[in-house]
Amino acid sequence: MTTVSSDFLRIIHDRGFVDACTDTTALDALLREEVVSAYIGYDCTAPSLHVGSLVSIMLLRWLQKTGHRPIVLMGGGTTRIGDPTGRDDARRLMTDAEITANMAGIQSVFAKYLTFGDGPTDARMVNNADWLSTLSYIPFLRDYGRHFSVNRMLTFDSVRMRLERETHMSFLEFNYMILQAYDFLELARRDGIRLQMGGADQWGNIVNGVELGRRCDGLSLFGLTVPLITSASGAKMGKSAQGAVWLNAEQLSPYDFWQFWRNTEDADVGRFLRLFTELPLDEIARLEALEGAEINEAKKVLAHEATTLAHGEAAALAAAGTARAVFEQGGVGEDLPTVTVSADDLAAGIPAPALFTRAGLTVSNGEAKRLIKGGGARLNDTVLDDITRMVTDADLKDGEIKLSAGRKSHALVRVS
RNA sequence: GGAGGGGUGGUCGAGUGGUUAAAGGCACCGGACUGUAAAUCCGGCGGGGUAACCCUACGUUGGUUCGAAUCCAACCCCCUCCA
Repeated sequence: MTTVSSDFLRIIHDRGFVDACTDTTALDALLREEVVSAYIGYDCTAPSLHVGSLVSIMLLRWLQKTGHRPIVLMGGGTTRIGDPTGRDDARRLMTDAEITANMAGIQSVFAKYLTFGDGPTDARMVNNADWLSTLSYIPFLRDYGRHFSVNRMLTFDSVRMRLERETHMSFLEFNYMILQAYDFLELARRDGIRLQMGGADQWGNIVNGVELGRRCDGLSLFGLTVPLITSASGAKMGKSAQGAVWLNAEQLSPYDFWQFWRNTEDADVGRFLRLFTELPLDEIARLEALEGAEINEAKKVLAHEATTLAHGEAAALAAAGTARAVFEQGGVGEDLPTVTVSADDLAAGIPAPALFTRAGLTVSNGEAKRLIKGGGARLNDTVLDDITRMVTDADLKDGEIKLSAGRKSHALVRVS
Protein backbone atom coordinates (compact mmCIF):
# COMPACT_ATOMS: atom_id res chain seq x y z
CA MET A 1 0.00 0.00 0.00
CA THR A 2 1.17 3.48 -0.79
CA THR A 3 2.46 5.47 2.15
CA VAL A 4 0.45 8.63 2.69
CA SER A 5 0.96 11.43 5.15
CA SER A 6 -2.09 13.67 4.89
CA ASP A 7 -4.57 13.17 7.70
CA PHE A 8 -7.45 12.51 5.37
CA LEU A 9 -5.84 9.84 3.23
CA ARG A 10 -4.14 8.19 6.16
CA ILE A 11 -7.36 7.85 8.11
CA ILE A 12 -9.46 6.62 5.25
CA HIS A 13 -6.79 4.14 4.19
CA ASP A 14 -6.54 2.78 7.71
CA ARG A 15 -10.30 2.50 8.01
CA GLY A 16 -10.84 0.70 4.75
CA PHE A 17 -12.52 3.39 2.71
CA VAL A 18 -10.24 3.36 -0.29
CA ASP A 19 -10.97 1.26 -3.32
CA ALA A 20 -9.01 3.17 -5.94
CA CYS A 21 -7.48 6.59 -6.50
CA THR A 22 -6.36 8.24 -9.71
CA ASP A 23 -3.10 9.53 -8.22
CA THR A 24 -2.58 8.87 -4.53
CA THR A 25 0.81 10.54 -4.27
CA ALA A 26 -0.20 13.81 -5.91
CA LEU A 27 -3.50 13.91 -4.04
CA ASP A 28 -1.69 13.33 -0.77
CA ALA A 29 0.60 16.26 -1.51
CA LEU A 30 -2.32 18.50 -2.40
CA LEU A 31 -4.16 17.61 0.80
CA ARG A 32 -1.12 18.61 2.82
CA GLU A 33 -0.80 21.95 1.07
CA GLU A 34 -4.26 23.38 1.00
CA VAL A 35 -7.88 23.06 1.97
CA VAL A 36 -9.26 20.78 -0.71
CA SER A 37 -12.85 20.89 -1.90
CA ALA A 38 -14.18 17.49 -2.82
CA TYR A 39 -17.59 16.36 -3.91
CA ILE A 40 -19.77 13.31 -4.18
CA GLY A 41 -22.86 13.25 -6.34
CA TYR A 42 -26.15 11.72 -5.29
CA ASP A 43 -29.01 10.97 -7.61
CA CYS A 44 -32.52 11.76 -6.46
CA THR A 45 -34.08 8.43 -7.25
CA ALA A 46 -35.57 7.79 -3.82
CA PRO A 47 -36.97 9.92 -0.99
CA SER A 48 -34.03 9.12 1.25
CA LEU A 49 -30.59 7.60 1.08
CA HIS A 50 -29.90 4.18 2.54
CA VAL A 51 -26.90 2.50 4.10
CA GLY A 52 -25.42 1.83 0.68
CA SER A 53 -24.65 5.53 0.54
CA LEU A 54 -23.49 5.73 4.12
CA VAL A 55 -19.90 4.82 3.29
CA SER A 56 -19.62 7.84 1.04
CA ILE A 57 -21.32 10.08 3.60
CA MET A 58 -18.84 8.99 6.25
CA LEU A 59 -16.09 9.74 3.76
CA LEU A 60 -17.32 13.33 3.41
CA ARG A 61 -17.49 13.55 7.18
CA TRP A 62 -13.86 12.52 7.54
CA LEU A 63 -12.95 14.99 4.84
CA GLN A 64 -14.50 17.77 6.85
CA LYS A 65 -12.99 16.56 10.12
CA THR A 66 -9.54 16.63 8.60
CA GLY A 67 -9.85 20.25 7.54
CA HIS A 68 -11.21 20.12 4.04
CA ARG A 69 -14.45 21.15 2.41
CA PRO A 70 -17.12 18.62 1.43
CA ILE A 71 -19.53 19.42 -1.37
CA VAL A 72 -22.73 17.47 -1.78
CA LEU A 73 -23.89 17.44 -5.37
CA MET A 74 -27.57 16.76 -5.81
CA GLY A 75 -28.20 15.20 -9.18
CA GLY A 76 -31.30 17.20 -9.96
CA GLY A 77 -30.26 17.30 -13.59
CA THR A 78 -28.66 13.91 -14.08
CA THR A 79 -31.54 12.14 -12.38
CA ARG A 80 -33.61 13.28 -15.33
CA ILE A 81 -31.35 11.14 -17.52
CA GLY A 82 -30.91 8.05 -15.37
CA ASP A 83 -27.53 6.49 -14.59
CA PRO A 84 -27.15 3.22 -16.49
CA THR A 85 -24.30 2.07 -14.24
CA GLY A 86 -24.90 -1.37 -12.84
CA ARG A 87 -28.26 -1.80 -14.46
CA ASP A 88 -29.26 -3.94 -17.35
CA ASP A 89 -32.44 -2.07 -18.04
CA ALA A 90 -33.22 1.61 -18.23
CA ARG A 91 -34.49 3.39 -15.20
CA ARG A 92 -38.02 4.57 -15.35
CA LEU A 93 -37.91 8.22 -16.22
CA MET A 94 -38.83 10.24 -13.18
CA THR A 95 -40.96 13.33 -13.22
CA ASP A 96 -39.55 16.63 -12.08
CA ALA A 97 -41.99 16.65 -9.18
CA GLU A 98 -40.73 13.30 -7.94
CA ILE A 99 -37.14 14.44 -8.24
CA THR A 100 -37.82 17.64 -6.32
CA ALA A 101 -39.58 15.77 -3.54
CA ASN A 102 -36.81 13.20 -3.30
CA MET A 103 -34.18 15.88 -3.16
CA ALA A 104 -35.78 17.44 -0.10
CA GLY A 105 -35.68 14.12 1.74
CA ILE A 106 -32.08 13.46 0.81
CA GLN A 107 -30.93 16.91 1.85
CA SER A 108 -32.25 16.39 5.34
CA VAL A 109 -29.97 13.37 5.75
CA PHE A 110 -26.80 15.34 5.18
CA ALA A 111 -27.58 17.92 7.82
CA LYS A 112 -26.94 15.23 10.44
CA TYR A 113 -23.55 14.20 9.16
CA LEU A 114 -21.98 17.44 7.94
CA THR A 115 -21.69 21.02 9.12
CA PHE A 116 -23.04 23.38 6.50
CA GLY A 117 -22.26 27.07 6.23
CA ASP A 118 -20.07 29.63 4.53
CA GLY A 119 -16.78 29.01 6.30
CA PRO A 120 -13.75 27.60 4.49
CA THR A 121 -14.39 24.03 5.58
CA ASP A 122 -18.15 24.23 5.84
CA ALA A 123 -20.08 21.86 3.65
CA ARG A 124 -22.10 23.13 0.74
CA MET A 125 -24.82 21.65 -1.33
CA VAL A 126 -25.20 22.26 -5.05
CA ASN A 127 -27.61 20.99 -7.68
CA ASN A 128 -26.44 20.10 -11.16
CA ALA A 129 -29.81 21.05 -12.60
CA ASP A 130 -28.55 24.62 -12.14
CA TRP A 131 -26.12 24.26 -15.02
CA LEU A 132 -27.24 21.15 -16.89
CA SER A 133 -30.78 22.23 -17.63
CA THR A 134 -29.69 25.34 -19.49
CA LEU A 135 -27.07 23.73 -21.71
CA SER A 136 -27.46 24.33 -25.43
CA TYR A 137 -27.06 21.24 -27.50
CA ILE A 138 -24.86 22.42 -30.39
CA PRO A 139 -22.44 24.52 -28.30
CA PHE A 140 -22.17 21.74 -25.75
CA LEU A 141 -21.34 19.18 -28.41
CA ARG A 142 -18.75 21.46 -30.01
CA ASP A 143 -17.06 22.38 -26.75
CA TYR A 144 -17.17 19.07 -24.90
CA GLY A 145 -18.50 16.34 -27.15
CA ARG A 146 -15.31 16.40 -29.18
CA HIS A 147 -13.32 15.33 -26.14
CA PHE A 148 -15.19 12.08 -25.79
CA SER A 149 -14.22 9.06 -27.82
CA VAL A 150 -17.15 6.79 -28.53
CA ASN A 151 -14.71 3.94 -29.03
CA ARG A 152 -13.55 4.49 -25.49
CA MET A 153 -17.01 5.03 -24.02
CA LEU A 154 -18.02 1.66 -25.38
CA THR A 155 -15.35 0.03 -23.25
CA PHE A 156 -16.65 1.38 -19.95
CA ASP A 157 -18.32 -1.21 -17.78
CA SER A 158 -21.67 0.51 -17.66
CA VAL A 159 -21.94 0.46 -21.45
CA ARG A 160 -20.05 -2.73 -22.14
CA MET A 161 -22.30 -4.72 -19.86
CA ARG A 162 -25.34 -3.67 -21.85
CA LEU A 163 -23.61 -4.51 -25.11
CA GLU A 164 -22.46 -7.90 -23.91
CA ARG A 165 -25.82 -8.82 -22.48
CA GLU A 166 -27.42 -7.52 -25.62
CA THR A 167 -29.84 -5.38 -23.72
CA HIS A 168 -31.11 -2.09 -24.91
CA MET A 169 -29.36 1.12 -24.04
CA SER A 170 -30.82 4.38 -25.23
CA PHE A 171 -28.81 7.35 -26.40
CA LEU A 172 -30.28 9.22 -23.47
CA GLU A 173 -28.59 6.89 -21.00
CA PHE A 174 -25.42 6.82 -23.06
CA ASN A 175 -25.09 10.54 -22.38
CA TYR A 176 -25.14 10.14 -18.63
CA MET A 177 -21.41 9.72 -18.30
CA ILE A 178 -20.76 12.79 -20.41
CA LEU A 179 -22.95 14.91 -18.19
CA GLN A 180 -21.37 13.56 -15.03
CA ALA A 181 -17.94 14.32 -16.44
CA TYR A 182 -19.11 17.81 -17.27
CA ASP A 183 -20.33 18.25 -13.69
CA PHE A 184 -16.80 17.80 -12.45
CA LEU A 185 -15.45 20.37 -14.90
CA GLU A 186 -18.19 22.82 -13.99
CA LEU A 187 -17.52 22.42 -10.27
CA ALA A 188 -13.79 22.79 -10.79
CA ARG A 189 -14.39 26.04 -12.67
CA ARG A 190 -16.95 27.45 -10.26
CA ASP A 191 -15.48 26.50 -6.92
CA GLY A 192 -12.04 25.11 -7.54
CA ILE A 193 -13.19 21.64 -6.62
CA ARG A 194 -10.34 19.23 -7.21
CA LEU A 195 -11.57 15.85 -6.14
CA GLN A 196 -14.57 13.70 -6.94
CA MET A 197 -15.30 10.70 -4.80
CA GLY A 198 -17.91 7.99 -5.11
CA GLY A 199 -18.66 4.29 -5.05
CA ALA A 200 -16.47 1.82 -6.89
CA ASP A 201 -19.10 1.54 -9.60
CA GLN A 202 -18.60 5.22 -10.36
CA TRP A 203 -14.93 4.82 -11.27
CA GLY A 204 -15.49 5.13 -15.01
CA ASN A 205 -17.68 8.19 -14.65
CA ILE A 206 -15.19 9.83 -12.32
CA VAL A 207 -12.20 9.19 -14.56
CA ASN A 208 -14.08 10.77 -17.46
CA GLY A 209 -14.46 13.94 -15.43
CA VAL A 210 -10.79 14.00 -14.47
CA GLU A 211 -9.81 13.67 -18.10
CA LEU A 212 -12.27 16.26 -19.32
CA GLY A 213 -10.80 18.74 -16.85
CA ARG A 214 -7.32 18.11 -18.15
CA ARG A 215 -8.30 18.33 -21.81
CA CYS A 216 -10.41 21.46 -21.54
CA ASP A 217 -8.63 23.51 -18.93
CA GLY A 218 -5.39 21.70 -18.24
CA LEU A 219 -6.63 21.04 -14.71
CA SER A 220 -5.14 18.48 -12.39
CA LEU A 221 -8.20 16.77 -10.93
CA PHE A 222 -8.44 13.68 -8.77
CA GLY A 223 -10.82 10.78 -8.32
CA LEU A 224 -11.18 8.41 -5.41
CA THR A 225 -13.60 5.54 -4.96
CA VAL A 226 -14.83 3.59 -1.97
CA PRO A 227 -15.49 -0.15 -2.14
CA LEU A 228 -18.96 -1.50 -2.62
CA ILE A 229 -19.87 -2.87 0.78
CA THR A 230 -21.23 -6.37 0.94
CA SER A 231 -21.76 -8.49 4.01
CA ALA A 232 -19.32 -11.26 4.78
CA SER A 233 -21.77 -13.82 3.45
CA GLY A 234 -21.82 -12.03 0.13
CA ALA A 235 -25.15 -10.28 0.22
CA LYS A 236 -25.41 -6.71 -0.87
CA MET A 237 -25.71 -4.72 2.29
CA GLY A 238 -28.81 -2.83 3.23
CA LYS A 239 -31.74 -5.04 4.04
CA SER A 240 -33.58 -4.99 7.32
CA ALA A 241 -36.67 -6.87 8.35
CA GLN A 242 -38.66 -3.92 7.01
CA GLY A 243 -36.89 -3.65 3.67
CA ALA A 244 -34.22 -1.14 2.74
CA VAL A 245 -32.24 0.46 5.55
CA TRP A 246 -33.08 4.10 5.08
CA LEU A 247 -31.28 6.89 6.84
CA ASN A 248 -34.40 9.02 7.33
CA ALA A 249 -36.46 8.37 10.43
CA GLU A 250 -39.61 8.75 8.36
CA GLN A 251 -38.59 5.78 6.17
CA LEU A 252 -37.11 3.59 8.90
CA SER A 253 -37.50 4.11 12.62
CA PRO A 254 -34.37 4.63 14.73
CA TYR A 255 -35.26 1.41 16.54
CA ASP A 256 -35.19 -0.59 13.31
CA PHE A 257 -32.03 1.20 12.28
CA TRP A 258 -30.42 0.21 15.56
CA GLN A 259 -31.61 -3.37 15.08
CA PHE A 260 -30.07 -3.50 11.63
CA TRP A 261 -26.63 -2.84 13.06
CA ARG A 262 -27.23 -5.09 16.05
CA ASN A 263 -27.83 -7.95 13.62
CA THR A 264 -24.52 -7.54 11.82
CA GLU A 265 -22.77 -10.79 10.99
CA ASP A 266 -19.83 -11.60 13.30
CA ALA A 267 -17.36 -11.45 10.44
CA ASP A 268 -18.39 -7.90 9.53
CA VAL A 269 -18.18 -6.26 12.95
CA GLY A 270 -14.65 -4.92 12.73
CA ARG A 271 -14.98 -3.68 9.19
CA PHE A 272 -18.28 -1.99 9.92
CA LEU A 273 -16.97 -0.36 13.09
CA ARG A 274 -14.14 1.17 11.07
CA LEU A 275 -16.43 2.39 8.31
CA PHE A 276 -19.54 3.43 10.12
CA THR A 277 -18.31 4.73 13.47
CA GLU A 278 -15.58 7.15 14.47
CA LEU A 279 -14.23 5.10 17.35
CA PRO A 280 -10.43 4.95 17.62
CA LEU A 281 -8.87 2.03 15.79
CA ASP A 282 -7.36 0.49 18.92
CA GLU A 283 -10.78 0.44 20.55
CA ILE A 284 -12.20 -1.23 17.46
CA ALA A 285 -9.40 -3.78 17.48
CA ARG A 286 -10.34 -4.66 21.05
CA LEU A 287 -14.02 -5.01 20.19
CA GLU A 288 -13.54 -7.16 17.13
CA ALA A 289 -11.28 -9.51 19.03
CA LEU A 290 -14.19 -10.55 21.24
CA GLU A 291 -15.14 -14.19 20.75
CA GLY A 292 -18.38 -16.12 20.68
CA ALA A 293 -21.37 -14.46 22.29
CA GLU A 294 -19.08 -11.74 23.61
CA ILE A 295 -19.00 -10.14 20.21
CA ASN A 296 -22.60 -9.13 20.75
CA GLU A 297 -21.20 -6.35 22.91
CA ALA A 298 -19.31 -5.06 19.90
CA LYS A 299 -22.49 -5.16 17.85
CA LYS A 300 -24.26 -3.07 20.45
CA VAL A 301 -21.48 -0.53 20.32
CA LEU A 302 -21.73 -0.47 16.54
CA ALA A 303 -25.49 0.00 16.73
CA HIS A 304 -25.16 2.75 19.29
CA GLU A 305 -22.53 4.70 17.40
CA ALA A 306 -24.17 4.39 14.01
CA THR A 307 -27.61 5.29 15.36
CA THR A 308 -26.23 8.24 17.28
CA LEU A 309 -24.78 9.67 14.09
CA ALA A 310 -27.97 9.18 12.12
CA HIS A 311 -30.63 9.98 14.71
CA GLY A 312 -28.92 11.41 17.76
CA GLU A 313 -27.84 9.85 21.03
CA ALA A 314 -31.24 10.03 22.68
CA ALA A 315 -32.79 7.95 19.90
CA ALA A 316 -29.92 5.48 20.10
CA LEU A 317 -30.33 5.04 23.84
CA ALA A 318 -34.07 4.64 23.50
CA ALA A 319 -33.60 1.99 20.83
CA ALA A 320 -31.11 0.16 23.01
CA GLY A 321 -33.55 0.30 25.92
CA THR A 322 -36.35 -1.16 23.86
CA ALA A 323 -34.09 -3.85 22.47
CA ARG A 324 -33.02 -4.79 25.99
CA ALA A 325 -36.62 -4.98 27.17
CA VAL A 326 -37.74 -7.02 24.19
CA PHE A 327 -34.84 -9.41 23.72
CA GLU A 328 -33.25 -9.72 27.10
CA GLN A 329 -36.35 -9.49 29.28
CA GLY A 330 -39.02 -10.65 26.86
CA GLY A 331 -41.07 -7.55 27.51
CA VAL A 332 -42.05 -4.53 25.51
CA GLY A 333 -40.47 -1.17 24.82
CA GLU A 334 -41.61 2.26 23.82
CA ASP A 335 -39.87 2.11 20.47
CA LEU A 336 -41.82 -0.84 19.12
CA PRO A 337 -44.08 0.00 16.22
CA THR A 338 -47.52 0.76 17.54
CA VAL A 339 -50.94 0.54 15.97
CA THR A 340 -54.06 1.89 17.59
CA VAL A 341 -57.48 0.37 17.18
CA SER A 342 -60.80 1.71 18.31
CA ALA A 343 -62.35 0.34 21.49
CA ASP A 344 -65.44 -0.65 19.52
CA ASP A 345 -63.46 -2.66 16.99
CA LEU A 346 -61.60 -4.48 19.71
CA ALA A 347 -64.74 -5.18 21.70
CA ALA A 348 -66.28 -6.70 18.59
CA GLY A 349 -63.16 -8.73 18.01
CA ILE A 350 -60.59 -8.44 15.23
CA PRO A 351 -59.44 -11.54 13.33
CA ALA A 352 -55.84 -12.22 14.30
CA PRO A 353 -54.50 -12.24 10.70
CA ALA A 354 -56.08 -8.86 10.02
CA LEU A 355 -54.56 -7.43 13.18
CA PHE A 356 -51.08 -8.61 12.21
CA THR A 357 -51.51 -6.88 8.88
CA ARG A 358 -52.81 -3.69 10.45
CA ALA A 359 -49.79 -3.66 12.73
CA GLY A 360 -47.54 -3.83 9.72
CA LEU A 361 -46.01 -7.17 10.65
CA THR A 362 -47.39 -8.78 7.50
CA VAL A 363 -48.40 -7.23 4.21
CA SER A 364 -51.56 -9.24 3.58
CA ASN A 365 -54.00 -11.41 5.43
CA GLY A 366 -52.76 -14.38 3.44
CA GLU A 367 -49.22 -13.79 4.62
CA ALA A 368 -50.45 -13.44 8.18
CA LYS A 369 -52.27 -16.75 7.94
CA ARG A 370 -49.18 -18.43 6.59
CA LEU A 371 -47.17 -16.95 9.44
CA ILE A 372 -49.66 -18.37 11.95
CA LYS A 373 -49.76 -21.77 10.27
CA GLY A 374 -45.97 -21.83 10.24
CA GLY A 375 -45.85 -21.25 13.98
CA GLY A 376 -44.15 -17.86 13.73
CA ALA A 377 -46.92 -15.71 15.17
CA ARG A 378 -47.25 -14.90 18.84
CA LEU A 379 -49.84 -12.96 20.81
CA ASN A 380 -48.55 -11.64 24.13
CA ASP A 381 -45.61 -14.03 23.76
CA THR A 382 -47.83 -17.08 23.39
CA VAL A 383 -47.71 -18.95 20.11
CA LEU A 384 -50.84 -18.40 18.09
CA ASP A 385 -51.85 -21.43 16.06
CA ASP A 386 -55.44 -20.68 15.11
CA ILE A 387 -55.95 -18.50 12.06
CA THR A 388 -59.59 -17.94 13.05
CA ARG A 389 -58.65 -16.59 16.45
CA MET A 390 -60.43 -13.34 17.27
CA VAL A 391 -58.46 -10.79 19.23
CA THR A 392 -60.59 -8.89 21.73
CA ASP A 393 -60.20 -6.57 24.69
CA ALA A 394 -59.81 -9.66 26.83
CA ASP A 395 -56.32 -9.94 25.34
CA LEU A 396 -55.25 -6.55 26.67
CA LYS A 397 -52.43 -6.63 29.16
CA ASP A 398 -51.67 -3.33 30.83
CA GLY A 399 -53.68 -1.63 28.12
CA GLU A 400 -51.81 -3.13 25.19
CA ILE A 401 -51.38 -6.26 23.16
CA LYS A 402 -47.99 -7.46 21.97
CA LEU A 403 -47.84 -9.11 18.57
CA SER A 404 -44.75 -10.89 17.33
CA ALA A 405 -43.82 -12.19 13.90
CA GLY A 406 -40.82 -14.39 14.33
CA ARG A 407 -38.27 -13.71 17.02
CA LYS A 408 -37.36 -10.24 15.92
CA SER A 409 -40.40 -8.38 14.69
CA HIS A 410 -42.79 -7.07 17.29
CA ALA A 411 -45.57 -4.52 17.44
CA LEU A 412 -47.92 -3.15 20.06
CA VAL A 413 -51.64 -2.71 19.71
CA ARG A 414 -53.26 0.02 21.77
CA VAL A 415 -56.81 1.22 22.12
CA SER A 416 -57.62 4.75 21.05
C1' G B 1 -37.25 -0.94 -44.96
C1' G B 2 -36.29 -6.70 -45.21
C1' A B 3 -35.30 -11.57 -42.72
C1' G B 4 -34.95 -14.21 -38.26
C1' G B 5 -35.16 -14.57 -32.76
C1' G B 6 -37.50 -12.90 -28.33
C1' G B 7 -40.92 -10.36 -24.32
C1' U B 8 -43.21 -15.56 -18.22
C1' G B 9 -44.09 -14.25 -11.08
C1' G B 10 -39.20 -9.67 -6.80
C1' U B 11 -35.22 -11.69 -10.04
C1' C B 12 -32.88 -15.47 -13.25
C1' G B 13 -35.07 -19.14 -16.05
C1' A B 14 -38.40 -23.82 -17.61
C1' G B 15 -42.87 -24.46 -19.96
C1' U B 16 -45.64 -24.74 -26.96
C1' G B 17 -53.74 -26.56 -26.10
C1' G B 18 -56.33 -29.26 -20.46
C1' U B 19 -54.08 -32.31 -13.08
C1' U B 20 -50.15 -24.77 -14.84
C1' A B 21 -50.97 -19.94 -9.58
C1' A B 22 -47.17 -21.75 -13.78
C1' A B 23 -40.64 -26.66 -12.87
C1' G B 24 -35.94 -25.22 -10.89
C1' G B 25 -32.32 -21.56 -8.88
C1' C B 26 -31.65 -16.93 -6.24
C1' A B 27 -33.81 -13.36 -3.08
C1' C B 28 -37.30 -13.00 0.75
C1' C B 29 -40.40 -14.78 5.24
C1' G B 30 -41.17 -18.37 9.18
C1' G B 31 -39.42 -22.91 12.19
C1' A B 32 -35.34 -25.99 14.35
C1' C B 33 -30.16 -25.25 16.09
C1' U B 34 -27.76 -20.76 18.40
C1' G B 35 -25.44 -15.79 20.68
C1' U B 36 -31.15 -11.09 18.17
C1' A B 37 -24.45 -14.12 14.32
C1' A B 38 -22.90 -17.50 10.36
C1' A B 39 -23.45 -22.30 8.25
C1' U B 40 -26.97 -26.29 7.94
C1' C B 41 -31.75 -28.65 7.80
C1' C B 42 -37.29 -28.09 7.42
C1' G B 43 -41.59 -25.30 5.78
C1' G B 44 -43.65 -21.15 3.12
C1' C B 45 -43.48 -17.72 -0.80
C1' G B 46 -50.16 -13.46 -6.08
C1' G B 47 -54.91 -11.52 -3.56
C1' G B 48 -59.65 -12.62 -0.87
C1' G B 49 -62.20 -16.54 2.12
C1' U B 50 -62.51 -20.60 8.55
C1' A B 51 -63.42 -23.62 4.33
C1' A B 52 -65.66 -25.27 -0.21
C1' C B 53 -64.17 -21.88 -3.42
C1' C B 54 -63.57 -17.17 -5.99
C1' C B 55 -60.55 -13.36 -8.30
C1' U B 56 -56.05 -11.57 -10.69
C1' A B 57 -51.49 -13.00 -13.57
C1' C B 58 -47.35 -15.19 -18.53
C1' G B 59 -45.74 -7.41 -23.51
C1' U B 60 -50.89 -4.95 -25.30
C1' U B 61 -55.63 -5.60 -27.68
C1' G B 62 -58.81 -8.69 -30.11
C1' G B 63 -59.92 -13.74 -32.05
C1' U B 64 -60.11 -19.46 -32.48
C1' U B 65 -61.53 -23.33 -28.85
C1' C B 66 -65.58 -26.82 -24.24
C1' G B 67 -60.61 -25.11 -22.57
C1' A B 68 -54.88 -20.70 -24.20
C1' A B 69 -48.77 -18.69 -21.05
C1' U B 70 -49.19 -22.20 -25.08
C1' C B 71 -52.82 -21.50 -31.66
C1' C B 72 -54.24 -16.96 -34.97
C1' A B 73 -54.31 -11.44 -36.07
C1' A B 74 -52.92 -6.55 -35.21
C1' C B 75 -50.03 -3.41 -32.35
C1' C B 76 -45.86 -2.04 -28.84
C1' C B 77 -40.90 -3.05 -27.26
C1' C B 78 -35.98 -5.67 -27.34
C1' C B 79 -31.99 -8.58 -29.90
C1' U B 80 -29.28 -10.37 -34.35
C1' C B 81 -28.18 -10.18 -39.47
C1' C B 82 -29.09 -7.70 -44.24
C1' A B 83 -30.01 -3.04 -47.03
